Amino acid sequence: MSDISKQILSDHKVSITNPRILVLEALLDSKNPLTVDELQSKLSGSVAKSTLYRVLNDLKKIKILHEFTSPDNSTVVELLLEDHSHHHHLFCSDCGEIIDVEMSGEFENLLAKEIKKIEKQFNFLIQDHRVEMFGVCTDQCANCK
Amino acid sequence: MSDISKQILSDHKVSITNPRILVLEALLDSKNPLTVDELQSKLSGSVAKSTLYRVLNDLKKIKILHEFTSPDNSTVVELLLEDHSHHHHLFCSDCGEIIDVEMSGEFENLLAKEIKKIEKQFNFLIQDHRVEMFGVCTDQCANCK
DNA sequence: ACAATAAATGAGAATAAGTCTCATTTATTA
DNA sequence: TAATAAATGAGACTTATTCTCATTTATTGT
Repeated sequence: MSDISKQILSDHKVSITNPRILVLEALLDSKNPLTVDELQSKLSGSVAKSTLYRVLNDLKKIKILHEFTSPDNSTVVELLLEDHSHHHHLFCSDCGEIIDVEMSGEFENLLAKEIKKIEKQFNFLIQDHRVEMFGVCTDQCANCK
Repeated sequence: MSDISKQILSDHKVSITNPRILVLEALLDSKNPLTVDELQSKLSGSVAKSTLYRVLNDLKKIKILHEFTSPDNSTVVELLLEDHSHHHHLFCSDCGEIIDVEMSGEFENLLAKEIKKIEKQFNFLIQDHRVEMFGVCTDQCANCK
């Protein structure tokens, strides 16, 4: 009960198991998104490979995990919790770091308008969007080790 | 000489070979981005798998091919020619279609400003960006077969 | 708290996208 | 047109992800 991970699982009506708790803890422990490799390292063998992928799929099903692909084709995952608001991503091609970025309300509003136009133009219902930015962090970058 | 594909290759100083011509023709033939699978089908065995991937890498090296990953994790490629201006992508989760979308100048300007702020905030040099939109096309969608 | 039942797990086999190797073919150039 | 370097095809190899199945664990109703 004391545990956030357990709470998350019970909130979403999925059974509370050790692998799920361990994966959630590893994800909760990291401020920024993680590649599956990084996640596997953090878990250091405590969860079988097949189980790790199954748990990630479980978390996707209950809509609290977002999965995407980095520019170097690694699979990246990040938890989407209530307190984690709408954001976008910044990728460093030097150190591989992936950083969560919030854009201004002004920007999101204009994008929303733009999306309405596009919906009409292409007869689409647009449900989600994503802005990705690519570059390199400078020497002083706080995110580089 | 009559061929656009040959012209593209010679413009970029890479040798003119049959597989390269065939791959370029298949890409030129399609208005929207193609998955590697779709591309392979279009080529219907005329180019070996290993050669196809090599040619795609060649085209990436001379910066006329853009590669990205669709929401269902397929690898998608599209030619980036001079007449093909800066654009973004719209993904249909029903039919899998990927559509090129141009956003307004107003939007791109605001995004550029936003990006300058982010560069300062994170000590980054941002070289590129991408907007992806996800949704479903309606019955009348001209892009659905 | 406990037994019955359903669900989840681990280990490793299977699959598939992409890369690599190497002998042969093709393009370039002088 | 011959010599040389580059590109190709075929299939072996690698590696991320999924699948299978026997075993373990969580849930639930009593």
